[in-house]
Amino acid sequence: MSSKNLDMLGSYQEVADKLGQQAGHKKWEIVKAAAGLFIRKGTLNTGVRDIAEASGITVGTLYHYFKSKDDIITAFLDFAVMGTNEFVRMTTEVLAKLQPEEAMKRALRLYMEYTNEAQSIVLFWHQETRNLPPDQRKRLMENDMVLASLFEKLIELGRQQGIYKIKDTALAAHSIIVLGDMWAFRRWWLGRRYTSDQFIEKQTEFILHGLYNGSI
Amino acid sequence: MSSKNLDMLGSYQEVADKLGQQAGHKKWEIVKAAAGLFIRKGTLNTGVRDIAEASGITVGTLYHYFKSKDDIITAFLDFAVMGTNEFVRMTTEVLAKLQPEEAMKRALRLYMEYTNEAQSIVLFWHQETRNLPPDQRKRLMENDMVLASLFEKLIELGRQQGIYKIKDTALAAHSIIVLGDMWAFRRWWLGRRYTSDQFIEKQTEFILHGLYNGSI
Amino acid sequence: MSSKNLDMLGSYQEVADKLGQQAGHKKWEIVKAAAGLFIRKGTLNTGVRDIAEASGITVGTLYHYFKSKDDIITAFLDFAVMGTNEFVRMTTEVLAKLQPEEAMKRALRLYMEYTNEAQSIVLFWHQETRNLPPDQRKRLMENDMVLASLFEKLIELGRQQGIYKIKDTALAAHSIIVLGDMWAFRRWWLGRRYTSDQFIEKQTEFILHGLYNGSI
Amino acid sequence: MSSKNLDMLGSYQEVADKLGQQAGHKKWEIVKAAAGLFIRKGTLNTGVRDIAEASGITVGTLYHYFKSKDDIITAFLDFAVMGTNEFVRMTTEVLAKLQPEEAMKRALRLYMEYTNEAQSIVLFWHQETRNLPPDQRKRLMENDMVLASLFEKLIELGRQQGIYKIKDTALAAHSIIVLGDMWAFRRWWLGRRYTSDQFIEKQTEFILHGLYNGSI
DNA sequence: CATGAATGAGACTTCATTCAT
DNA sequence: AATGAATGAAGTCTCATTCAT
Repeated sequence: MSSKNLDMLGSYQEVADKLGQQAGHKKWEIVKAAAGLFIRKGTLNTGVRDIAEASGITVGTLYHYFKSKDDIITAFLDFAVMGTNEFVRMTTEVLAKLQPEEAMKRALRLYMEYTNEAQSIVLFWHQETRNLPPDQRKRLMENDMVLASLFEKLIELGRQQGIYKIKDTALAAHSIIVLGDMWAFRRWWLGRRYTSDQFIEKQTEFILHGLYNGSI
Repeated sequence: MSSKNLDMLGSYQEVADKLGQQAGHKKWEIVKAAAGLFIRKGTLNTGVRDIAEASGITVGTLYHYFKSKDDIITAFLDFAVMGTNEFVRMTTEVLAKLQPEEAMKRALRLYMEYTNEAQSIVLFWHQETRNLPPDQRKRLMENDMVLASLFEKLIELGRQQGIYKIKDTALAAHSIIVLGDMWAFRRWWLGRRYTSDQFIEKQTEFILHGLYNGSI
Repeated sequence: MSSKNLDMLGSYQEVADKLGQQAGHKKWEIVKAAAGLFIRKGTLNTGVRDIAEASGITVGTLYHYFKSKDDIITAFLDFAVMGTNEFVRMTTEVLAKLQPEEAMKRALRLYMEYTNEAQSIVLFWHQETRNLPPDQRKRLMENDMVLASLFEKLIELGRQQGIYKIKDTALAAHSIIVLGDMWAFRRWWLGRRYTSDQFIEKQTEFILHGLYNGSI
Repeated sequence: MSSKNLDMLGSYQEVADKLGQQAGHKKWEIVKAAAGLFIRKGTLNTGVRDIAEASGITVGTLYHYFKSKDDIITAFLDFAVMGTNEFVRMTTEVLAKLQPEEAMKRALRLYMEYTNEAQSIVLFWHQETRNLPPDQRKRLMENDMVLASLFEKLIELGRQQGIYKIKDTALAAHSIIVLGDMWAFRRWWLGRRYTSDQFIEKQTEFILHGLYNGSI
């Protein structure tokens, strides 16, 4: 499970380098190790000692790269935010040329695939928000709003062309996100019954029908 | 907000007595106080000292009633589970006499009202599961399955009468739960835009249309 | 050496009770132990573990009584300040009935005796000021000004009666304090050559002659 | 303020070379940087990292020049001691040709000017002694005795010529030093009210009158 | 029943020092 | 010479739990 998350994070390697010049790689290693622990045990149950051990260094060294535990969490969140922004950017680009209906199907698939990869972030979002300092929490909320507005625009587009009857596009957008996210936070049940593809297909249909006819 | 949660818990007073003979009431007071803190700050950030203070007693006394902090959490979960069971029992009873479509509408409203009241439990479920020992975690999962099967049965009923086309009733049931729960865990956004009633109405419609037509 | 300091502190026992009702005594024990260490090794070189050990308790218990190391230092300073205030109050009272010259002699003796007893505080003042947070530092400075104004008033009195020619009474007052304090901070040399009484007598004479004739 | 101290140290450049052949200069730079920090924050609050940074090098390099933090402190003390010795040598030379009274006035002025420049050392002496290992502490004490004996000789001279009545020349010498040093360690109050010159003039008069008449 | 003092393991963090490059 | 990554001991503080009163 956690390996997947880390792979996903790994794909933003280029972005990782922004953490620092040469130090980037090592900081990255640490964040990856920390991410794995954060997801498995939560930030509160993960000690800096655990992170150091998982990174193959000692606590002293850890503090050579990060000046506090919060700093590590922040770095982890940086990737969450970067990841989402990247996802939105890429998705927007892809969808530009498609018809509304096709675009929505495509977006749903992309988002669920993203959710599949970025489970760690989704779970973090659902489970750790409360334990974060307010400014970090705000970052995550804003991050979520960026996602929501992506879907809202797509719905709005379809509605203008008379494809969807749904009126409250904002709420629908949020519902869509939640229905995608559940792949991450209900994995304990879904994972035993569906492949990722199956889930995507079924969920897409459920959502589309909700959109087609919802008249409120 | 949290007072509502506690009121909800309060309605299961009769069940509280099972905790002990005379001690029941006091234990109950403590659990109520603890619940409020758990929801606001999480179990990890809530100290036994906080709980004692919120209960108007001292740590020493607290340990007369509960033999550990985990014990308090367990007691809290007892109520979560009892609450859900009670909800399912009552709902089942109410729905018995209704037509499938009406029953579903009713069930959705009841569930969302329950979610509204029992936010604490929903949030706990979404956020704290990971911090619990495996056996406790399992209890919560089972609890969730009980809810899911309630909805699954309702869907199945409608499908047999040709009302719903949706095929995967289990997944649909889980989706419904998630769409209800989001009232609790996305309150930060929903709370500013919708009343509880508005949310219920809109969400019901979205769900029903998903069910009507979903053909997978 | 340090036993003397603590005895001196001990004489303000009654004041110690203000620290708390029943807890007062224990807090007092801890502050006494801490004071001994602070004087011998400085606040920075004194660990909370050292204080706990010297108090015959464990660190956990220490933090039951004080919420931080700074808190202990503050409590210690409380006594410094109380001690000085008490000294000023008592001295003022005693001097009220005396002629200026006699009053000054008396005040000098009292102050040096006080310095003798309260070495710990004098040393603390001279050596640790820099390591204290600004507000604490300010308290000590104000404390020192209280002492200075005591002497300044006495000088002023004598000057009005034509006994002293010295003009800058404020500077003279500060010089007097320093000449008394040196008994504490140059003890390493003075202690080997003078008894407390000898020092007081000699220093009094030196000071008085400075006052009689200083015309600037 | 601290720049002055360092300038003062800087004037003993020739002495610095004794530290090492080629390395002398660099070591000197480091000690100067360290001195500034020691004075401002104390030795305990100054990290080797701070020293390195203030010297424009890195920790690793620092340890090429000094084998420990204590080593740097020792080097700093070397300058304190050298400075005092230099001061005593120069002063003795200057005074040789003057009459006792004039010599004393001159010595007082020179000492206070020196104190003004070498605040760092004075403060160090008053505040950090305790944190030093015994042998270093002893060096500083001896240093102080050298100063004291300078003044003692001057007093003795005046006494022999019947100018001063004071009997305890040693104590008087120490008092003089303290009255000069207070310019450094009570700067927080004196600095706001007097210029260096004003202080020197007033203090000289106060001291002289103490010497003229003190009969003990 | 109730108290709150006492405990000690463990959390986060700092820092002087070493060493491979 | 110079670097800075690495170390680990030690420091301050928290907290669930126990126990004598």
